Amino acid sequence: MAGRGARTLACRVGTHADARSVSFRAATGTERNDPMPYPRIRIEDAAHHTGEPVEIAGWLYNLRKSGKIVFPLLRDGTGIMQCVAVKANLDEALFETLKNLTQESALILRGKLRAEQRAPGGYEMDVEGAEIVDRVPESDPYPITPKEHGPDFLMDHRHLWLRSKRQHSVIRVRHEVIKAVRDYFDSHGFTLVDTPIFTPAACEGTTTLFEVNYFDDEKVFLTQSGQLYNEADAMAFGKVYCFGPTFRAEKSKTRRHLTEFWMVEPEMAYATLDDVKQLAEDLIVFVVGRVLENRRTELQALERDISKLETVKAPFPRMSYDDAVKALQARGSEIQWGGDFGGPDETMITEGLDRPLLVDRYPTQVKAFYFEPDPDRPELALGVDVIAPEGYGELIGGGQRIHNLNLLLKRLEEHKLPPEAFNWYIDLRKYGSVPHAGFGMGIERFVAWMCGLEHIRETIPYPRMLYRTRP
RNA sequence: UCCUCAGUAGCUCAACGGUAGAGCGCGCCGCUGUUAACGGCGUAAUCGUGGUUCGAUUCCACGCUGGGGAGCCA
Repeated sequence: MAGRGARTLACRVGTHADARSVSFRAATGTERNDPMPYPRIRIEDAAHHTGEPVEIAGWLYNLRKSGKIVFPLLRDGTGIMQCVAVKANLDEALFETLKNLTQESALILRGKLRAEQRAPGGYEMDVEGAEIVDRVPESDPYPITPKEHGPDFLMDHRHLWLRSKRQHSVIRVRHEVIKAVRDYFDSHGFTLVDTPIFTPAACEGTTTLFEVNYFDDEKVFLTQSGQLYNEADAMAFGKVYCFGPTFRAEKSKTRRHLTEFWMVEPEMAYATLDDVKQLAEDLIVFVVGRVLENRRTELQALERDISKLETVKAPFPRMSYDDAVKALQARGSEIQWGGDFGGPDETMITEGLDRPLLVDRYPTQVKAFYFEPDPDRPELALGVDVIAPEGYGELIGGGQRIHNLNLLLKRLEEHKLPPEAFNWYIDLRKYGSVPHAGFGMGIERFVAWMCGLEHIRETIPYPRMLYRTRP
């Protein structure tokens, strides 16, 4: 066990030059005294090392062979490198070892890099040496073959599926989206103030919550939104955001739902609905731009139609709820004024659009208790939804919050919410209350839209859904 | 919770109520430029419980497991 752990560690630290000889010994189990003729590189940096002898540590993605020449495809987490091993140039034992490698075996290959048009990534390594770190046995081969598999099988093997090119690309896009979101807020005067995951009561009353035993007698719930805390934090810091996991115990069973997902929620003091609309548009344009700038390779691997993202520029079209209902009815929807949009409605309303749509001023009855009413038409809430094009649905939901004490108390009563549970929230309306606004953006839906995925389950490393909590 | 579709080899799929097939994987062999390489040979299977029938992978009922959708939402 100790030896195995050491090996793993050695591979991880192997990119540091000083750790080279240590990692080499650890990886091979043999002593070597020669200096380091093959510095280790990452495949994504191959272009900077053409003509140089290098070493790549990774896993066997696939192996093609033809008699006295074999093509191991080596995967290192940053890309895939086609390598070439020619029998005449290698000692026989090594050639035989390479020829009989099994899929996903861990190995280190050494040789010279060369630009090569025939190779998938544009570069190729002429193999001069190899170290097998861990060979997968034929008796228990790697289950995910380069052919087709069904969703159930793949989800059962999610821990291995992440190694495949497609999943790898999706997760890297996810990383880019998250980083871009954080960069945006960090550079626009927002302070990160995270909100609790264990919460004493429902934030919004209606939605189903996951209940957790909290020591002996107390029940707590997993958060479904950080918003109420965000409002307190905005009064302390001006502009804040929280970013964390969110839990919904709804038995939703669609391609747009997870029971555990990640949400970013900004909140601003001294802000109105218009400020939030502006912020939402700015944020989306920025994040899409970052993905296009830094993750083009991944989008191409996913066969995403990039032109559909390149049109995402300000300004976004805007529409009132009133007009949206009329437009939907004109297109044949069953929707009545006063109802919320269904999935098909969201798709229909954005049809023909090349960027997201902002719909604002919804009927109060379909929105949560904390929405500020429109001063001109009190039956409307100052809320806004941002709906993605191409049928990806609601990306953002938010709006302006009630800042008047008496109105808030009235709404709590109307929604049959116990005021004592909201004492701290009510305090915010007593001590320097100001107009404030914010929204929540679902990261997975955003990533699904970026990647052009059918189902949201591929956008999170380990999805939690109605019928799936493993692996 | 409701509607709908599907469960056959390790994987992806075939098979009129009448002898369960193929591709991939895996094993052996061949091949010095392969691109989910290719060619040859071999390996391995009907979700569960009842029912209809001379005979059920096929038809029926229930159960289990999953896919898609509705409601709700991000």
